[in-house]
Amino acid sequence: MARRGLSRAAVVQTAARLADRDGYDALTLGAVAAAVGVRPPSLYNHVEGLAGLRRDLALAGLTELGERIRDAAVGRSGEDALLALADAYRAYAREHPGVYRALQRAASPGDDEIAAAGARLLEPVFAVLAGFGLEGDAGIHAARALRSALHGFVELERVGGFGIDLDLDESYRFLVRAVAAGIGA
Amino acid sequence: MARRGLSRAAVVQTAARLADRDGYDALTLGAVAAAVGVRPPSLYNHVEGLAGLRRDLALAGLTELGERIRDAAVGRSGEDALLALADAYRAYAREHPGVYRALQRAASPGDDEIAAAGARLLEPVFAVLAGFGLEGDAGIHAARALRSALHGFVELERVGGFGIDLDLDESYRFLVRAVAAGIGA
DNA sequence: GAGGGTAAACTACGAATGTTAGTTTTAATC
DNA sequence: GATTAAAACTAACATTCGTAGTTTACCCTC
Repeated sequence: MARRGLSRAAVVQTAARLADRDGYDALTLGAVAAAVGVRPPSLYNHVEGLAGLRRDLALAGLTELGERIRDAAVGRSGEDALLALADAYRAYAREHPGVYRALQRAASPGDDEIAAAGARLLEPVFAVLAGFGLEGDAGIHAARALRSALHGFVELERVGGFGIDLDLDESYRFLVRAVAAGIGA
Repeated sequence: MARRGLSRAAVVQTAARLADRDGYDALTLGAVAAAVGVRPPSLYNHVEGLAGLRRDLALAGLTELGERIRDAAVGRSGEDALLALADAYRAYAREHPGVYRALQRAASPGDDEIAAAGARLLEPVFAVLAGFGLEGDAGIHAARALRSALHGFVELERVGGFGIDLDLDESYRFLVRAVAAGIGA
């Protein structure tokens, strides 16, 4: 009955907290509604159903991850920049496993906001790679390689895919250094 | 009423077909039951609910992917073996997107069958890396790096994460060559 | 060949979730 | 103070997973 002063941002923020805490798969409208003190149908006044909430979560995550990466890369270059960028990427995924999973969804064709956030995220990456002399198609191939490596590691770490008991920080550094050396050659 | 002569293998095979065709998220007991000509509760005679079906699907996928990788690596070494192994990995993921996603689930602690299938899959990988002089901890770091790179690329390709229109086969070869060069250095 | 046991199917039901429809209440505006 | 729009509500429905209890078909033994 009473207006709760709810907003889309508040709903998405709560959803992010729940997804990070309980897992992306456990993100339900019922759980979000209970967390913000409202009945599930009321959420439809702010987000477009569960699908819309997931999309909004992806956008928020893409934006924040992009800011983190930009901050990490600023003022650095070469392997130094690559390592800082990679650390920022992995740190975000570890802090926000639920949101990280949300932002991995395919960009719906025609969703300009998502596309723009993705493009902004790539800017500092291309800038760092240009420092390696990689531009044009080579820059794109290199960006794809770097993104694949970082995403693959982070994803496998997230699902517990690394069974053997050997320091993961070292493995990550090994991976990033190998990619840095490989794309330079 | 009448016995359909159903078996676990038949149920899992049908589930694999549906998951590859309609997506892993669309895999429901109702859909599988309809495909094999049975009511949903009857599936419980063969698999342990949806969770059990997913686990069985993961095991089947792990086993088949392991065989593909072993076949690809046999008789090769060095970068040649690495490229063949990588191609087999990506080919399987493209042919069986639903099963590939199923086998990505975290290995439940105590599930020896899953653990064994995972270990078998790693054997040829370690063998190839040993050819690079990478053994012990270095071999593990390298295996993690390789797996991260392949999984990351394949996963991003699967969800349509590569937006730019530039040949993906070339990007994949670039990635594998970069990792091969990087872990050798 | 008859009878019993087991496997495998069924119907019926309940719980969780997402969603829509229609209603009511609050708050802002004229 | 009356009107209107936003935002909440209740009620209801569809889908899906899962369980309980029942029935039927096949196989093995006697």
